[in-house]
Amino acid sequence: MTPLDLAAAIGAALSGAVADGRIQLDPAQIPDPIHLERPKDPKHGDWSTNIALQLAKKAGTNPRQLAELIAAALGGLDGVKGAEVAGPGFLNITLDAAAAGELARTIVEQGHGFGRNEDLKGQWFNVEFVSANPTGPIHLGGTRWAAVGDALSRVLEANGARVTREYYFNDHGSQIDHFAESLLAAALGEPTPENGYGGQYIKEIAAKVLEEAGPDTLKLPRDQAQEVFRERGTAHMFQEIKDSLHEFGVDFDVYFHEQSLHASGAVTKALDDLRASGNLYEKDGAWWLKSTAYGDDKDRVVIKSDGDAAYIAGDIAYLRDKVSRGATHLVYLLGADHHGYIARLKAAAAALGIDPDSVEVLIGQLVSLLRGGKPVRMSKRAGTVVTIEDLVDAVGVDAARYALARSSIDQTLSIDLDLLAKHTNENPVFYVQYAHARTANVARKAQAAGVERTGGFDPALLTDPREADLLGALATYPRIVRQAAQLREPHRVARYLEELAGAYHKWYDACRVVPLAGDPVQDLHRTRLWLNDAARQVLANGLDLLGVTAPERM
RNA sequence: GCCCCCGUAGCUCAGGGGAUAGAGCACUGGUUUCCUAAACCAGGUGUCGAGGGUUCGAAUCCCUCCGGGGGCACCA
Repeated sequence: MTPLDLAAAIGAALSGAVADGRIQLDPAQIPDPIHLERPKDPKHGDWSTNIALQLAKKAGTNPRQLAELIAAALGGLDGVKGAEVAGPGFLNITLDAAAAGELARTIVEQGHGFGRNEDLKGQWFNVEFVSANPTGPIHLGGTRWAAVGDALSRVLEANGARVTREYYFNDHGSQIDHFAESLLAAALGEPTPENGYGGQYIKEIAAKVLEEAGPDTLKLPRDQAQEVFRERGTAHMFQEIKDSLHEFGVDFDVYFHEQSLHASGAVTKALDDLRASGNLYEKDGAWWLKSTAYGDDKDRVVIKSDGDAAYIAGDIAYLRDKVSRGATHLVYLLGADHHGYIARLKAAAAALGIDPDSVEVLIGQLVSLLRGGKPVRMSKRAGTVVTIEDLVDAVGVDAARYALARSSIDQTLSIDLDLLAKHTNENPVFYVQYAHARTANVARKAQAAGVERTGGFDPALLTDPREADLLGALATYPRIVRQAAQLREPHRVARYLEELAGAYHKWYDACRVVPLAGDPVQDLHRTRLWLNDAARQVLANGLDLLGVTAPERM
């Protein structure tokens, strides 16, 4: 009897009561599935629901009566030990140990598939994240989106969605020109130009370009030399970014170059079509998108008066490109400094005839940096930028990804470098990983002691309160996977894992899998091994959704 | 002026209308002849920023205000 079975039974009880007229209710108002939760207080049973409180008014009855009606229907069910009405109309349900323990077998048998579902089958998510300008290494903020975006992608996939992870290189426009100027200046030993980029990496890339292209490059006319540095320099920067993301365990399916949209004529075509459909107009020598017609607070320039395409022109063509490749959901992870972008992006989609609701912009708050408890201003000029490599060097990939993915993106995140560099267990990732390593160790010891899963699985033996808690935590996992996808909040997986790890550690302390020396191996030990392995499976499944390794030993 | 996010324990943060608001860290004490002590057990702290409203019930939803952060380009 899983919580889902129980929810279905409650739903059936309500439908039955509607069918034979005991309550008056539109069947569509019965939620599916019925929401069940693990009560904090064990006195309130294994599972609890407030469904009677929610539906009583609509059903023209009072909550306690409605709860009693459901309780009566559940009472006779196989696996249900008791159903009690409490307080204003809560329904508290207690399961037989055997019925609850059956879950351990289910999890072990389903393995990697446990918790996964097909809710989003047929939906194709294009998830664009990081997309940092290729003018420098990825900084702390971009690293957060790398961790969160990849976790979100994994969560969506676990719900049956098809996902394309996408990185948009803004390799067109003035920022890249400044980048090229900066490289050339560095090669010539000149100071960093105004609006340019400084820092050691500029010198390194400039040196590489010079080595490849030869010293004669510097004798070329300035604009030609700059072109060499632009082309070769951005290529190096792309590679560095891809490499550092790969080191971080994030590999994009598509690295998209803005330049390609201009080169292929896609931008021109999109703008022509918008002009033809009456969505563009000319004013002050520039061309404007009538984005106010689609909810934006002002119209946007798409072709500047100097004839160059504005940034949004690329975005417009890019939206269309994503849709043409099959995506049904266009998800963007952007930093809070881009929030003004939502309205214009949706307006652009609408003008193109793309459903604006398919454009989902997730705005994440910025990462602030502390050192020894004091705020640090990150500044490229001052050389205090913290890059993805700096973070990985300081704490390792697992701790970095976990720390960045465990908070809601609505929350500004403070990272204290000194604290993380200490390698203490202040980072909860160790708590979760240690739980997994323990399960692996228990399995090894069990095997050595002759405890095997084959034969002797008797869930009725799982009577310790710690076993009920652990089973309850395990049973929650599929709902967390759903919720994380629906709300686009992968951090819920991390928080769940911390709870599960806690339940496992407590169980481990109270319930031995391996018999004490001299004691015989009994069915209790065999059955607990199933539970141990179930916990191991769910810890591994959850860590996988976060892109964090599940170590066998620590 | 307008828009977005936040305000919960000493710190970092969870809590998508429910029962006594939680975790980790930090602090104090305890637990190992036996599956990993990166663990477990015990000890305690909250005007959930403030004030109104909706509700049987609000940290959660709505409004106002206060405080902090981030935006509001013919930059990308």
